Amino acid sequence: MTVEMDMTDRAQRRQPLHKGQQTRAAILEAALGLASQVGLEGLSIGALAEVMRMSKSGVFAHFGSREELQISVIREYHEKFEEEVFRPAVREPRGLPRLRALFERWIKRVSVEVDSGCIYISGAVEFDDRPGPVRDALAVMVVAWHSALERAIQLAVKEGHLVPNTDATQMLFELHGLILALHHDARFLRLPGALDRAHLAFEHVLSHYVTPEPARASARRR
Amino acid sequence: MTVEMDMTDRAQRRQPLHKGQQTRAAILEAALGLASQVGLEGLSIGALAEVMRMSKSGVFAHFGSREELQISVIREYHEKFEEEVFRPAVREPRGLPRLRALFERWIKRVSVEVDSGCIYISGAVEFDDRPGPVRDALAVMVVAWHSALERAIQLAVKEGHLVPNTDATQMLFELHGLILALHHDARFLRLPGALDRAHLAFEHVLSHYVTPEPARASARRR
DNA sequence: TGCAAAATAGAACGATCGTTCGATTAATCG
DNA sequence: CGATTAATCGAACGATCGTTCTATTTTGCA
Repeated sequence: MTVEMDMTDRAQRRQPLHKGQQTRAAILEAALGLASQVGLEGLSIGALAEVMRMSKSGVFAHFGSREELQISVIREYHEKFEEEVFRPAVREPRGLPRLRALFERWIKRVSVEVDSGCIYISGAVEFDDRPGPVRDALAVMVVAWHSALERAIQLAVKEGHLVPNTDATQMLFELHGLILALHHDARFLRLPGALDRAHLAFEHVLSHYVTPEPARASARRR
Repeated sequence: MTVEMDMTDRAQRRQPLHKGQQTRAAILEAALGLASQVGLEGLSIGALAEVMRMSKSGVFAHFGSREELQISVIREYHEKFEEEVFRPAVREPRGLPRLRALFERWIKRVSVEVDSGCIYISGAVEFDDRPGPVRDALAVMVVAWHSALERAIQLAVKEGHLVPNTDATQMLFELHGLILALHHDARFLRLPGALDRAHLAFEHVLSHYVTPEPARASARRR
């Protein structure tokens, strides 16, 4: 089987680049899809091996423990999330446009994507009463994403797009709630209008914080 | 919000009222607390038997299957939820006061109560990709609760407390989101300020829909 | 090409799961 | 009280779980 590994991978990991690395990546991909359906707790090595058409021990050897597998899945999801929602949105001009892009992509990711089932959301519920390394890893990723959003909000304040006394944490709380409600209505209740409701709710939240058009002209440019 | 049991229960099962009924209730109580921690999927008969200091088969006999146990737990939670948040709030005068009471109690229930861990929320995540009778039972309870809230909103419109063109479903979506965000921040991230944020967010959502004070005087009283 | 190392397979382990069954204890009622 | 029925137990089942071990195959490099 012809296998061209990409340059970046070859560069960051030192020499070895043994074949295992790429089957590990394939396993992780499958694990991500599987965890999206049955949750991180429902993810089993046996089922994963069956999907990969490998032996349990073959899969197991790549991670050393189930916990490590779960944590690897979380990290994998984080990278995908970063690449698909954060990085494209951050190319938008800072302020309101970037904030809009951020949430537009977040909304899409949570509701419509095929492989969806947000691990941040399901994981938060699964591990809210279960201390340990998995919960810790999950929490780290979630607060990293939240602080990225908070920074985007603060940037929009600095740009004069949002009122100066905006409480970024509070605004994030309200926007996050809308994502969770979307996830609930679209994925659990399967309500068809959920996506539109999320968009409308986003505008409602925004209207609490945006500076009125006349005032925005006189806002200081950084 | 319907599903009144109690009388009906005693009526449909003929006379017996044997002792089993009350240990069954005790088991259900324990199961509810256990499921609040580990989720409906994490709930196991073995663990439940250990808590009850009974044999597995002794516990099992009361339900006949794990699925039936899970469904019973859902119904039990529903009754408790109805009794602790819905019924007291519905004694408030209809309109804004009742709506406030409804959410005040909901917020408390989700964040601070000792045995908490809302089964509606965790269950929705656990079963969003898992069809079957458990998911169905859960969905029935959730939409029952949501429509009760929606009716309360519509009543507030009729009372003139909310603007006539209020989209009750949309407003519920936004209020529900705030509950979910509270659950996330308080239970998973353990953020101390989450409760205050929820209250503030509630006021923000409300401000989109309340009729301004001067206009309210001329609103028709039913 | 040949050899060392890495990757995978296969079998087995103890544990726990839901469930079944027959025996035994406890509760109900005539 | 005695008889009947309900409630509970204890053991066992097959399945699946994560994990460990030892072969065996596959790969990468000299």
